[in-house]
Amino acid sequence: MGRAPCCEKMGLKRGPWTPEEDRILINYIQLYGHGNWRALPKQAGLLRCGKSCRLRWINYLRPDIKRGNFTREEEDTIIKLHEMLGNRWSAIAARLPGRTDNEIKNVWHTHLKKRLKQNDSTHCSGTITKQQQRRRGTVHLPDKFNQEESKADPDHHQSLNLSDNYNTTTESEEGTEYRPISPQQCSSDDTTSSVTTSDTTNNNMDMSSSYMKVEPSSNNDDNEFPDMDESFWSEVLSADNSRMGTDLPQVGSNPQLLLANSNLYDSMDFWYNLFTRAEELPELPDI
DNA sequence: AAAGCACGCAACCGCACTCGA
DNA sequence: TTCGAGTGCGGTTGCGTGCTT
Repeated sequence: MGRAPCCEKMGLKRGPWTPEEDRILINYIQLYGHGNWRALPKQAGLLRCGKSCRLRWINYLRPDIKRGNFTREEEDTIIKLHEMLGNRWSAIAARLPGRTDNEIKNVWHTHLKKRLKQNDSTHCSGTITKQQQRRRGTVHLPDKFNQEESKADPDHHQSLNLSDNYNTTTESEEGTEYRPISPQQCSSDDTTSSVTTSDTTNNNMDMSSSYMKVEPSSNNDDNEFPDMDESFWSEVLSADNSRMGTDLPQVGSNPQLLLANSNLYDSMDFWYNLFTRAEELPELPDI
C-alpha cells in the first residue's frame, strides 16, 4: 500500500479553497465526473492533491449538501446513532441525508458531547447560549476572501458565481444572504430565512450561478420539496432517463448538455419538476 | 481599546481497506 | 499470493471570529 506523496512536497497548494478553485472543481466534475481523484486535479488544472479535491467535493461542494443548523431532531438522531454505532461518523452520516461525516463529527465534538454532559449532570434543557447560536448559524468565509473580493468586485456573487459557499452580505444589500442552490435548500430547516421559489426569472435568483439570494424573512414552505440522500446524482440521471422517448433532450448523460444547461439545473423549478413531476419536465432550451 | 481566550469549522494527516494486475 | 494505486474514514490541527476581561 503506497502512500500518496505529501501535497507540500509535490509543490501543491494547501489550506482554504478559493472560490475560483471551487468553480474549477465543480465545472470539471460536472463535465467529467470524479472517476479518479488522483488524476483529477492535474486534468482540471488545480494545484491541489486529489485527496484535497475529494474532501472539498464531498464535504462542501456536492449539490446535495444540506447547510445550516442541525435541527433538534437531527441532533437527537446523531446521539441515538452514536450510542448504537460509536464514532462511525460515515455510518451516522448515511442516515442523515445531506449531512457529511465531517460535519457530524464536528457537531458531536462541539455541541452534542457537551449537551450530553449537561444532561447527565443537571438534566437541564440543553439550551444554547447566544454565542453558540450565533456560531452555529452560518459557515463563515475567511475574511481574506470575503473582504478582498467584495471590495474588488461588488457584483462578485454574480460574476464569479462561487464567492459563496459561504453566507455573505454585500454593502449594497445589507441583510441579504447568498447561499448555494441545491434541492436541499428547499427543505432547509433554517427557519430564520427562506428561499424564494416562485419564479426562475425572479430577481432573487441568479440564473447564471449556483448561488442565490436568500431573503431574511419571507414565507417558507418546508414541505414543498423532498429531501435528497446520497443517491442524489444517480436519481438525477434516472429521472433524466425518463426523458427518453420524448422530444426532451437528455442532459445528465451528456456532459456538454449538462454544462450548457447548467443554468436550468440551477433553477428551483427544474429540481422541483425533476423529483416530483418527471412527466412534466420543462423543455430544455436549445444550445 | 486591546489582549487573551474559547469556540466552531474546514482542512489535513495517516492508517485501513478494496480491488485489480 | 503479493503488491501498489486509489479511496474511505476517524482523529487532529490551524485559523478566523467574537466574547470576556
